[in-house]
Amino acid sequence: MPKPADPFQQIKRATVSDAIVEQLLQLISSRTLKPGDRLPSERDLCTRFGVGRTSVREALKPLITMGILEGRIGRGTFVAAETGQFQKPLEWGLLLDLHGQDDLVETRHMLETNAAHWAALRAKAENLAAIDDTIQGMADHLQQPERFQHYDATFHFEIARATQNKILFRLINVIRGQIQTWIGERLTLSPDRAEALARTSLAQHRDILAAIKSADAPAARAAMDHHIQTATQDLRDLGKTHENT
Amino acid sequence: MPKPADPFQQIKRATVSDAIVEQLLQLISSRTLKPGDRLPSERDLCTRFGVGRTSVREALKPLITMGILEGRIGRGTFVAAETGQFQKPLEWGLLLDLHGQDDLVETRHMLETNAAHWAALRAKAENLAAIDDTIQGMADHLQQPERFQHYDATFHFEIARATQNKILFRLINVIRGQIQTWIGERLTLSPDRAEALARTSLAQHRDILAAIKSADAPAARAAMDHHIQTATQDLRDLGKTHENT
DNA sequence: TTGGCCAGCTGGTCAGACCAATTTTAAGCG
DNA sequence: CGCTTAAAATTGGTCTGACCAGCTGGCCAA
Repeated sequence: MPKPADPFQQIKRATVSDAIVEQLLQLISSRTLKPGDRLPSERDLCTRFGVGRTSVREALKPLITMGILEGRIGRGTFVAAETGQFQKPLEWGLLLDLHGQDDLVETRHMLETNAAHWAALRAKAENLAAIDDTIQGMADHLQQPERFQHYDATFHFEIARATQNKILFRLINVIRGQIQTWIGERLTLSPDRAEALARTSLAQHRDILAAIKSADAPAARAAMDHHIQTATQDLRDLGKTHENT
Repeated sequence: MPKPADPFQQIKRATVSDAIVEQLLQLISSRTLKPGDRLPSERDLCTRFGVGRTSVREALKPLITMGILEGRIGRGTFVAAETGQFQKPLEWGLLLDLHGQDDLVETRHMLETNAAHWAALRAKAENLAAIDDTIQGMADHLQQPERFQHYDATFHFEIARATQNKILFRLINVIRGQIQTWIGERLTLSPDRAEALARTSLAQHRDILAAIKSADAPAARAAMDHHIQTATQDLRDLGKTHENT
């Protein structure tokens, strides 16, 4: 890292497309463009910015790739919903330095236990209600792995939200998005054992929620720790069982 | 989240540029293209892929934006070094939901304390040597804030690397990159107190390294916790002092 | 009313041209 | 021959105009 603090500023060779990106980001961050809104057509933007369509498209492309915008042929370009943003960057990062799931699982464990901690300290009534709903959903679909898995994911999603820390929320979402595929694969390998695992999982989720409701941060952290440890182990065992068949 | 597990698969509309992106990523992850390598010119890629230049450029653009590739006029497109990748996505994420530094500082605290924990358990000799160097650098430049800050950053950088967890390493880097600007601002506000802060900081860094060297994970975590807590508080105080002037 | 057709939007792709940096080559001079 | 310097070639960045592929909405006929 030979970067001995040189006093020379980096020359900013203003690229047209980058300038457009900057403007668009500012419009979105200032809520002038809200999620779901439709942008002017590319050809309109050309005249408004006074640039060629190439530049407009090269500005939109990265935003689309990262999930901030969404292009739909025949309809227009839209500001994407906040959920599931920035999946691609992380996805690519994982692909580039491939050491897969171990680092991922470990990082997830770290993020989620801390999330439980802060959720216990900061969860608002609406957060608790949302988490309650997901638990109800899990209880109602113990025998439908796909649905159960969906409510399971939402449970952790809502806990992350309850931390009121948007950065942590975003990190947890991208990490979990990556890990989700793996979870699905393992569960469908042994559908017969899915319900038993679901029951265990549900009980642990209830423990976590109880700790959060009583604002007991260490208990919440411990409950989440226990949950993720056993869940991860169970999923790994499922894989091994299947391999030996 | 009304997504009741419908059996209908999402239609995957293959975009030409996305297909190119996939190929390029695979080439990079398989080390066929190593950092520093030069890609064929855009016009070459057109003929090789059998597509128009527009598609090639729209494939390259997101990769360039994320810092995976680097385009230099008149020279070509190169695979970027791994350091400092994926800065833009996080940068934009922060800009989009702007709730500034509190979430950032909190998340950094969480990531770095855990990094200290794992570094204590997993640091190799080369990691320890690298960290030693940064401490030496700090000691040699107590009165040169910019240089000191550089070695300070590298210290945390090397600790993150010592965790052997690439995901955590990446997360810490992007978060710290964001927080760096703020640190610089605060320090230059009161240059007279910078050296005193530097001495305190250096002592704490030595404590952290000692704990890591003795493989005492809890101690390393505690030392890092103490360091970040006081450092953050000091920087905040600097800001307040300046405001009251 | 209903179904299908068609014109007109949109984003996605292509081709060719020009501009601005940079490198490479070649000319010119000592 | 060696050095400087100017021209040519190469490359990424931008513009233009065109065409394709989905979507929308209205018109018309059954």
